[in-house]
Amino acid sequence: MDVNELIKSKLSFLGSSLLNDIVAASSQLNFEKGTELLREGQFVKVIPIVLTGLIKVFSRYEDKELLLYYIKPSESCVMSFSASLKNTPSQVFAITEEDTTVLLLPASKIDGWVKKFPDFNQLFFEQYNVRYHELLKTINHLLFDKLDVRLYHYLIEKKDITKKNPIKISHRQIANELGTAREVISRLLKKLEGENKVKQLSNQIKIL
Amino acid sequence: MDVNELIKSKLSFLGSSLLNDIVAASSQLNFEKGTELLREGQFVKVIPIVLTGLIKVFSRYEDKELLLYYIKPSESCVMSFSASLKNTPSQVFAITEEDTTVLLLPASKIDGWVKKFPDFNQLFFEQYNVRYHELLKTINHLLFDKLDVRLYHYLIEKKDITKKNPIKISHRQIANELGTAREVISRLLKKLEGENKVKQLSNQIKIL
DNA sequence: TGTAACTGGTGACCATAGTCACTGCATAAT
DNA sequence: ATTATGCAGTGACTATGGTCACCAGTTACA
Repeated sequence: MDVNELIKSKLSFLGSSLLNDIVAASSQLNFEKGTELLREGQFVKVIPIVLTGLIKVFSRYEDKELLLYYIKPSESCVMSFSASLKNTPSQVFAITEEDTTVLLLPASKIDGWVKKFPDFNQLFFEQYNVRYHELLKTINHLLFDKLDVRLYHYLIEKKDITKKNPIKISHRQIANELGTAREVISRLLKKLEGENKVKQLSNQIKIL
Repeated sequence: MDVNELIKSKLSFLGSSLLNDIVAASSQLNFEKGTELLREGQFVKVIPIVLTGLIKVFSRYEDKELLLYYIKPSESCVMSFSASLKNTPSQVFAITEEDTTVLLLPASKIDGWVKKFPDFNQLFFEQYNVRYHELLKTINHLLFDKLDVRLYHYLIEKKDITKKNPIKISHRQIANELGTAREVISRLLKKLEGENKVKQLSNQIKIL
């Protein structure tokens, strides 16, 4: 598909007049799977909107990580709003989980667009809202759930978001994204297998 | 102080033209300390801005709670944005931590004000931003810190936010706000006392 | 073909924190 | 004055999950 077509189909909710402005002023970028897009402490001067692919956003402290959420096509990254609005450094990390195409809106233009197209704000509010709720959900899981439940939810979310059922992922990576240790994941996957909730194939995990 | 004076002094950053509109359309309400303002699942049709006092926002599951953040004077509650924007129910609880005066903006007027005064948006973005970062901070504490560290940070924040140093609070309430059990807090406070970080008086805790 | 690197599995051990049962103490209610 | 209620302190126990050490199978590659 032509890039502009892609943009317009993914972002049609913005209205064609604004879309034309955006397409004219913005650039598209492709990133391979596994590209680090954002480091903690980095400053951001663009606002990205994902066109295709998937971006993973996570927190990190020393060598412990925690998956915060995914940015899916036609979504954006609120960290970049806050970072570009207030010019404060990012507090999270972002990495492409699949090959990903991103539309980059120059932060400097946003103000004008918002004034010209007040509905453009809706996009940002919605994104903040989505992320705020995801963080709330994460907090509740962290606080109220045991690891086996968190692991199970994690796997189901992974299945839903990648649309693949036998999921190809190593115990080590799961451990990283849940902020725990590999051995613990091995143990708990055995437990879930015993409860007939998942089945482990070679290097793959099937959710039942 | 006259109420309108109070509003204008607390919200001067909004500009006098918008402020006059707001004062004309909004109502003020006083709540006693300990009033429950928002239940999980409740719908919200107003956007509150705190004028004086303090509101505590927390998450709850069964009988376990977790303090999420405080809403201080001239701040607002993003849950109410999202709830009134999308008309979705609240996912958190709110309670007044002190006697509190709140300015209630009717959600129905917001759209018009935003169009008329685009800078009004800044307020909302900033609030989202503040809360987003507080949630991130909470997540990091939950995941990366042991309870004694969380407790100590909690006490320091409490001190800063209430401006009182011997803090008057029961072990039980601390336990609730940190999502743990009273006995654990008793134990850890002893530990912090041993480390000369706090001192327990009768029903009060002094941060050293 | 042999070695290195990565994968998962497991038993032992430990630290953190959640639970239970009970104590003593102060304050409030009757 | 007596009782009830709420608060804090403590020892014993448990469960969850993090750590360590080590094994074995697979894949990559040199």
